[in-house]
Amino acid sequence: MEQNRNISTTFLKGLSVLKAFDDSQRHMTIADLSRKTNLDAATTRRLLLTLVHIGYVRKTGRTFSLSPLVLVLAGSFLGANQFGRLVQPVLNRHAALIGKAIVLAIRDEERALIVAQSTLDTSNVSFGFTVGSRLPLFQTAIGRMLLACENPDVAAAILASADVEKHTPQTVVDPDALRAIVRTCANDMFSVVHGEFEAGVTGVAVPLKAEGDVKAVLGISDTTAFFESSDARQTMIDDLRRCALEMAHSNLF
Amino acid sequence: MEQNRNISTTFLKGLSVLKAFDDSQRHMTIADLSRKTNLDAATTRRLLLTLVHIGYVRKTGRTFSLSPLVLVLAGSFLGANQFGRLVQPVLNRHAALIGKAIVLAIRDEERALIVAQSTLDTSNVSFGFTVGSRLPLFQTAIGRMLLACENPDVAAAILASADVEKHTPQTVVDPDALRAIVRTCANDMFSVVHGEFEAGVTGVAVPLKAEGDVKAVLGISDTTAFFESSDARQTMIDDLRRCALEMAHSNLF
DNA sequence: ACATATATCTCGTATAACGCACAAATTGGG
DNA sequence: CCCAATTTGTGCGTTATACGAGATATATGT
Repeated sequence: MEQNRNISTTFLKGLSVLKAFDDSQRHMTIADLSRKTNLDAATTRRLLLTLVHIGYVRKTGRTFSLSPLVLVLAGSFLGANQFGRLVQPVLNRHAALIGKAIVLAIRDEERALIVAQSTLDTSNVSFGFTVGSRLPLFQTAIGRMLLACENPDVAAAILASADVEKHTPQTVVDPDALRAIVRTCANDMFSVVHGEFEAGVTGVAVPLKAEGDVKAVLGISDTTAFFESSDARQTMIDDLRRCALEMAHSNLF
Repeated sequence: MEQNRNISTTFLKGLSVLKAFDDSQRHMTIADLSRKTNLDAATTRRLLLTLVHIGYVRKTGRTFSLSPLVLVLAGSFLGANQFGRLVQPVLNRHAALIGKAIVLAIRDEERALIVAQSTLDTSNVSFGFTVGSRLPLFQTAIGRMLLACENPDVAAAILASADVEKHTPQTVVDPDALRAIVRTCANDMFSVVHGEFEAGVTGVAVPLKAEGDVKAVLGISDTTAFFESSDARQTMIDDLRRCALEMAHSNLF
């Protein structure tokens, strides 16, 4: 086993256990996690107990679940970057201007992860997507925009490995067609998807000009009816782009 | 070194490196982190490179900083628990009722970490504290309430080890006095602090009935003038308690 | 009740993490 | 510009530690 001496395999395994917790199941047994991480049960157990020991994971009976304490890891990032001061207000202000909830998402493996969201009582409460939601990459506007932001080869690899689920009758499942769509998104620098994830719901997304390696996008959704006129669509895209531009100055991403 | 065979020291060290990033410095060198974690520079370097390898940390030149990707760890928790559906709306609704921004905080070592916040355009934007902010435990209402929620011995240990900073002329620094105050908070099940962290600002906090081991509190702040009348104060406390009660049903904490 | 799956524990072994020590590189002050 | 001081990278021998197999105990389910 040729192994890079500069990388700690045990640490990697531990983090993979921590990341194995996701929305699919809140409570998992050692056996569950062992399967999910492809680690020996004994190893999984040791790493889990370690996580319990520092409080990131809690053990209730024979199942393990994430403790709210994991939020401190994110808190370090949010606090250090003054997320609440640099990102949230911008999101809120632009959301107020266009009267729609705006979400900020990054890619986590094969999902789009919403990491921030404008919160205004004015906007009729969004479409059930909130911070922490993991949306599919292929059937949503933000997902496709995220794909379009990646290196073509990376995007291709993801597209090749992932299984495309047919959420609605309109869902595009043909890999070639999807590839073409993503290419178009990359060219247009925006993405519009009509009811391929939830029927009757349209999403719009634009990329965030990123300095770093982590790509991020902004998105909104509303009924497909709302986006019918290409004028409305263009207005939304322009607004999102202004928001993105403003946010880029804080270059956190 | 007698070591628990069920706990992975390497994993612990790795996590301590990840947690060593906080708001004090965004960018840190190997030497910085090595000092902060009391680990050998070589070890620190290996663990850092591991973190870079999976993208949680980015290396720019000779300094390391957190990547937005760490948000996925929190995302797992938020998503799995439907935080956005169960917590945020409750927070927002009650904030609208009382016309003040409400924050939700947990304890992270010797700080109070704000993990959620109501966001309403109506409430004049809070006092600069946002999600990710780490406030001191001893000089803030939420901090003292968090201390009061802990086992007395835990609280005592924290109080003994921490250095109490005199932020304002009114800051209580005497350990005995602080101990007494925390005891009172524990009895009253609420905490009010007048201008001990920022002059002229008063904070109010109540505990969240927690099933689990992680304690959480709700808090609001406004000018000291606003809380002058004990009527106003009591109203706020009652409102916060209702919010806490409602939130307890989701028993995430 | 049995059969299957899961969890826990012990322990010998291999190896991966460790930290020293040296070299190379970078920094900062005069 | 140079020199001292600090920091970073690398090699390597040592040892502690993570590992997984196997045995036991516990739980689950039919």
